[in-house]
Amino acid sequence: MIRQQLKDILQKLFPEEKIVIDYVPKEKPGDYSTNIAFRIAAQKKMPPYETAQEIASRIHDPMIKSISVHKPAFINFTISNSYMLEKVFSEPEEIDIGKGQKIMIEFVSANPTGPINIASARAAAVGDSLARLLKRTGYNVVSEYYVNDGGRQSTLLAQSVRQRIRELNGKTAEIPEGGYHGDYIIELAKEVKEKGIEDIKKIKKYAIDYFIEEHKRILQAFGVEFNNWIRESSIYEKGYVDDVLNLLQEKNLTYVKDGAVWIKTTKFGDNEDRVIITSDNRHTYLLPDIAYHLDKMKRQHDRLINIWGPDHQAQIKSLQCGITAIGYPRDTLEILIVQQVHLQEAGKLIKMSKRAGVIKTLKELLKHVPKDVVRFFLLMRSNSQPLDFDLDLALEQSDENPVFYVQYAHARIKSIIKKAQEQGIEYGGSFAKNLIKETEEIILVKAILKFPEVIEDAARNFEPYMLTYYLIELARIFHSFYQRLRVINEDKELTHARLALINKTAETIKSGLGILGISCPEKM
RNA sequence: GCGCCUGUAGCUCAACCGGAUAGAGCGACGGACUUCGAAUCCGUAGGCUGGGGGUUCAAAUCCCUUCAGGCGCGCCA
Repeated sequence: MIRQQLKDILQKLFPEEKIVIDYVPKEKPGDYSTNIAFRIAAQKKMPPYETAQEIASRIHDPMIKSISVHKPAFINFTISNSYMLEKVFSEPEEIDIGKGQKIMIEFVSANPTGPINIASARAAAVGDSLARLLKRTGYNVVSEYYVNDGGRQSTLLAQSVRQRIRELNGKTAEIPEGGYHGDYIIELAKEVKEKGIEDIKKIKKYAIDYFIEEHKRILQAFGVEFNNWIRESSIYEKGYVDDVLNLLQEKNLTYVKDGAVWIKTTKFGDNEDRVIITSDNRHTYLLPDIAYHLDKMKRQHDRLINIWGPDHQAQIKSLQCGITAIGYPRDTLEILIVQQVHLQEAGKLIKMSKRAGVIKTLKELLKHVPKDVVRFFLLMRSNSQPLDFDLDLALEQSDENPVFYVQYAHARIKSIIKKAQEQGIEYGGSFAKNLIKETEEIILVKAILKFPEVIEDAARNFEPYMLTYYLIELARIFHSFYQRLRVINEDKELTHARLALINKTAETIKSGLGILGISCPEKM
């Protein structure tokens, strides 16, 4: 990466300093810039501009065509075209920021009590892309889905199903307080009734298995597959819940109050202590959750990432304090909050509520909108940003839809290459790189070279949307190039060079879309 | 009351650890297909970055304050 190379050069001059390399704003001379002169000038109480000039005069490298100093004290680097061309046509470089670290990313983990909703779909898109992104940047990635099959929710589910069976038998259904009302429960009840299952425990097991299978199927259709599906019950079976409890007691980190057992999370920075065993002797979610993370850590992961919805925000601290309490470093676990999704149709918001039974599920959405479009749309915002999913725009198969815009650029390139081949134009192998010198060509070259840098930024920030934005930009640059310059032209050598350039563009788009989990058709 | 997120062009959003004249898309207006895919491109208009203070050579970005919206805050998960 050019950015990294510049960084290294400056780092040698200023070993103590943190080097920052920025892109130069449009219309400004140069490609990259650094603010190092500001810092040095401030430290040595020297005039900034002169300091910048002095520093600039000390930098020499073959890849740098020229260095200029601007206004307060920016140092701008212009990279030589020949260097960029050499670079852009060489093998794509490996990016290794993970250094083989084993990282687990847990996401979706929707309760097996109903279909996957659109909020979870966003988590699925983000988590899956993040997994691909981290793999690409040198991490050893494991993806995991945690199935909450313990707890009270699953009992309520079983009871709700049983009531629906009563209803099917001509009696009135009395859905329990906090139970599940959705129509999907009726479908499930029909199945359970047909199988003649009556025992409540068996209904529960059947219902949970039913939803797990359902989730697996629908996520697969969405292009998301997990390495592991871990059930809460398996954590109990391994005895980890008891282990955690014992460990906490040994460390004197629990106490009894009002008949309940509390964990002293305040010792680790929580706002208040938390209950882990209720006065009627049930575990709260926190205890098995800590145990589950103990399990994750026992499996030798260097880092853990969880992707949660905003409604779980309050639990972050408790869980982090909890795993600190059992002796793991605090920064082992990072929890990313992915904000909610609002479904929009004809400018109107559609409210989602599981309880009321009017859910917009991923399954329903995929019936109307292609997988690629759904994924792309869900990856267009930073995690912390709430997202409006515009159904009308998503259904639009034309100019407004950014997915097609990007895919179209790729298809267009493939079409040109095909055309060239039909005309018997050979390309591949060596060619005169220096024929590429038009403004639009160079802009395209720079955009392609930026790709690994974007990958790095996206991976470091855990933000796949950065890549989404980049791909739109790259497509735009290509379309613009296409409009101005002909790839297939009278000049055989130039045609050869341009074919190689657009082919590189297509490879980059394909690679980027691949990380987003979006297909990249050759024709559309 | 407390915690987290958000407030940028008419709309939806960018702006990487604080950097240069705050950028795109949509919408509006005006142009470009005898030629490699017009699902495209080019141009014009549109901004006191919610308000007010502060820190800094430099603030949309950091701090304080205020206003507005969203989501949480259980011996539920």
